Amino acid sequence: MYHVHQLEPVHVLMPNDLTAPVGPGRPKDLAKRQAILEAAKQLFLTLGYASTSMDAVATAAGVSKLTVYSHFTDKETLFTAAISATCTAQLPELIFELPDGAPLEQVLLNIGCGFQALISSEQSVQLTRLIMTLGTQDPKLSQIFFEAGPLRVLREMEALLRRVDQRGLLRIEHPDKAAEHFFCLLKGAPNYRLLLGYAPALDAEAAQAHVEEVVGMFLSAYRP
Amino acid sequence: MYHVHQLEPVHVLMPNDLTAPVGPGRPKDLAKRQAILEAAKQLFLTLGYASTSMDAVATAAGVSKLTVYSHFTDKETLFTAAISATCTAQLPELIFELPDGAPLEQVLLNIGCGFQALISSEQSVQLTRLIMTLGTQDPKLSQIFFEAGPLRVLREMEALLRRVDQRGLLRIEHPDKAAEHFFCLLKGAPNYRLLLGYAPALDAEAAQAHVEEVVGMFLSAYRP
DNA sequence: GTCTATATAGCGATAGAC
DNA sequence: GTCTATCGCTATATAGAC
Repeated sequence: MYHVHQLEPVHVLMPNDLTAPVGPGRPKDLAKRQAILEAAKQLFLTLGYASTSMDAVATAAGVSKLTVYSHFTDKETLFTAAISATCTAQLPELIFELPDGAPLEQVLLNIGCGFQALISSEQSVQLTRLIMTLGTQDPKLSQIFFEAGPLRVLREMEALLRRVDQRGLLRIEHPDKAAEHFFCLLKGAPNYRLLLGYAPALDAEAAQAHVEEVVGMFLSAYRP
Repeated sequence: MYHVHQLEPVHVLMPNDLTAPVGPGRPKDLAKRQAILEAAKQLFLTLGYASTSMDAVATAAGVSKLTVYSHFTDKETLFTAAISATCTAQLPELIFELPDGAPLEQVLLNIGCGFQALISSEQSVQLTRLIMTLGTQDPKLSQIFFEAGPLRVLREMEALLRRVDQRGLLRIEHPDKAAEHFFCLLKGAPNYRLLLGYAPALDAEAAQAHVEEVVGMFLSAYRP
């Protein structure tokens, strides 16, 4: 069990989000702020940090460069805001419910397929790559990303596996570790190759087979 | 000893390696070439492609910038040479033997510990991050990296697991998939967090526990 | 607050001397 | 072959008009 909850991660970033028309004078144009943020999200994700110029962001957003600087102090601030917004928007809509009648295998297959689709998406891949390269330079980014995405999924799965254990469906001693194993297997070699750029994403058929195989192995390993 | 002979990826890169004092006129200074390559390897790995300037490489290598250009045509060529050299130097010294008397669990633990140490090394992490960011722009890099490192390890493990199955120690229907699962579990959440920059590498004790847990789960899943 | 035009700096690549 | 000095380009950030 690990926590990296130091330093109130959320409050630090709020001023750069869409919620704050603060400060003296006329309130700024929120629509333009939104447009800038959208453009920044797309460009940073596709081109990376260094290759994305403030000019390009301004042009894509349909505003002038100075307007960008007016809303966001500098390039780094804009980048952090864009990444943060992308992370919080990455709401994984996975179902972690365990109905009384539903067979466990089917529940795991559903979760597996949804997760597989999520991590195979272009946006997810790009975001992961970006965090991996820049997380070292700015640990706050890693924290924001991990706690907004992977950590929440892990926690929900952990809770589900605990219920599974309590009902005696499987024998799971450490639900946190088991949850990690499950998603780790789902990512697996295909996702590794995808992130590396060595192979494209699995097609629908292969993805389905992969999920079934992983669920099978997971059940084998934790069968009572 | 391994080879990466598909699509002659090697010959393309040889002129940039240390082996070629070719061409007319006085042979170039190989010591300087080596120094440049060493400096490039270190700087590219730590700073990334964009943030590493040719000036910095020249300074670090103790030569002038034009000497760098003399040995390597341009920045991209130098980068490819540096990454390629790093990949081939990443010799994983893992033992994939299966002595008659040795208990299977011990063999897997040995492989697991070696692999765990390899992927936790600073150089390995940096190299992986770099390939993930630039592999999309230059698929050759991904190919060089993957076939020089991960693929070779996978193949050896696959062969070992096939022997394990033949001896009846485990029931492994698809050794290739099983090998992927094994290393995937070994990497696991800790390595994912390490790559993201969210958490430091496991200490010796935790790493050992992690490997033992993974080996245990692997044996549970494939026990006949 | 927003725009056009510009100052300033850093980097990749090259010309010419030794 | 190697070095010093420089060109050309791009991008961040800012000054002044509306």
